[in-house]
Amino acid sequence: MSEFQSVRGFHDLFGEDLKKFRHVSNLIREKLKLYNFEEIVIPVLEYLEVFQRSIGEATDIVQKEMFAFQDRKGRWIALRPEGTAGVVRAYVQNRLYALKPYAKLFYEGPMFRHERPQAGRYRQFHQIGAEVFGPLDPLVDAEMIQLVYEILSELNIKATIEVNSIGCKSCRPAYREALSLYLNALERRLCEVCLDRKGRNPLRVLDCKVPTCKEAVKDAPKMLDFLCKECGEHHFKLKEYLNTLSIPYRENPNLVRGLDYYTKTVFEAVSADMNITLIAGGRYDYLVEEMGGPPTPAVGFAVGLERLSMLFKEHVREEPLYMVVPFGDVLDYALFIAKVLRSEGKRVELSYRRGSLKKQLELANRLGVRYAVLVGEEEKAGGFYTLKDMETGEQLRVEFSPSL
RNA sequence: GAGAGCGUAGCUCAGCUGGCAGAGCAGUGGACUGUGGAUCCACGGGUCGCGGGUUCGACUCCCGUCGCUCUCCCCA
Repeated sequence: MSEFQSVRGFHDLFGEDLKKFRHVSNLIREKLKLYNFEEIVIPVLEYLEVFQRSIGEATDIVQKEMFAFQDRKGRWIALRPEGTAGVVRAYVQNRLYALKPYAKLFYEGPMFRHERPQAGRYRQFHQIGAEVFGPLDPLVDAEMIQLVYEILSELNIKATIEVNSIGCKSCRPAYREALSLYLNALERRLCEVCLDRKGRNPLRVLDCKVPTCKEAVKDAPKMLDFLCKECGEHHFKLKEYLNTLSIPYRENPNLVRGLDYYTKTVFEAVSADMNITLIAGGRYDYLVEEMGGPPTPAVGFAVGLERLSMLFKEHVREEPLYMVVPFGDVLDYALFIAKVLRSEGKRVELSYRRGSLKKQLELANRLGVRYAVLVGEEEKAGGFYTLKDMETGEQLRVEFSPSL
């Protein structure tokens, strides 16, 4: 073991893993551009209040998972545990609502949560997130879910999309009340954590994984039965749109998110192979206003890049690699050939090893070279190079104009 | 926050009820200075995670510690 080690939960990303990561990231970014999202780059650090206000003081993320510390003037700063809070802060601070009738933004970058690392979970991990500010139309919710669906299909990752509505300011209180009553009645059957959650945020009891809780909650009142007219219609139309788009989804009345800002639509894409959420999001119609902006409904989602990369099993194809193999006193000519090939847009490695052609071809093989460009005395004298296809073994004499 | 497993060569791992530290792959060199991918030969490489204890003797047993992995919780 080396003397110095990266911080627990913080990993180096390179090689094949990185190739996959970039592939996944690029695919999502391209997809977002097709839907006309514009990128926003926001800081990794925010004042702690930004997260406390938006994510919610009582949430696990804020209570125990943040990397927070004081700066030299004693102000509390935190590494962002998610992206929405910062985007909303930026949206309000820069008055982006004044630029266009609505805004579609996406971000990408590292997030930090002080959790116990495990498969697909790191203390520094990466998300791409998308947010739409302005429209209240369920069409937008549907499009967000469509995006999620297309991302997963194109990466060939099997997942179930779950959808629910958790209501709004006018209908959720009544439901909360009803749920509390119900939970109080069966207190003894709940796990310890849920007994605690029951008072603070009874909705979270619904997605507790403890079997007895699951059982206890089976006949609990459903939010869907309490939705006000507006929320009910919103939810109904969303499902209609999803059907129109032929997007398979599962309605999960117990789907609740761990962040406080959600309203109406919430959704999650859960891996079919592992018990982890890959992409999650929902509507948050009050958050912009709570952060000091004008009343602005919004929807968003976030993609866990490591999680998707981990489940992405296909081989990432690369540009074929050329290696210029000089042998004999021809280094000047080899440099020249490499320059020519690169000017043609090819990915070129100039062999850094001297020695027999045999040795060099061995090296080329080890480096995964697709085409060896053989350059010897003959080639130099004749003004050509010999192109060897390392897969088929075929060789080709290539002349080129000496105009360069 | 709760629980389990694992730390031996660059990598994957073997090493029994304590007794000289091992293999495969990778690396380097070589009959071969114009032809590679599983031909052959040789070579290098180790604080057995770290600290303590038991013992004549510890990679092996015990305690502690650090790290990694995994499960639950939570979450992307």
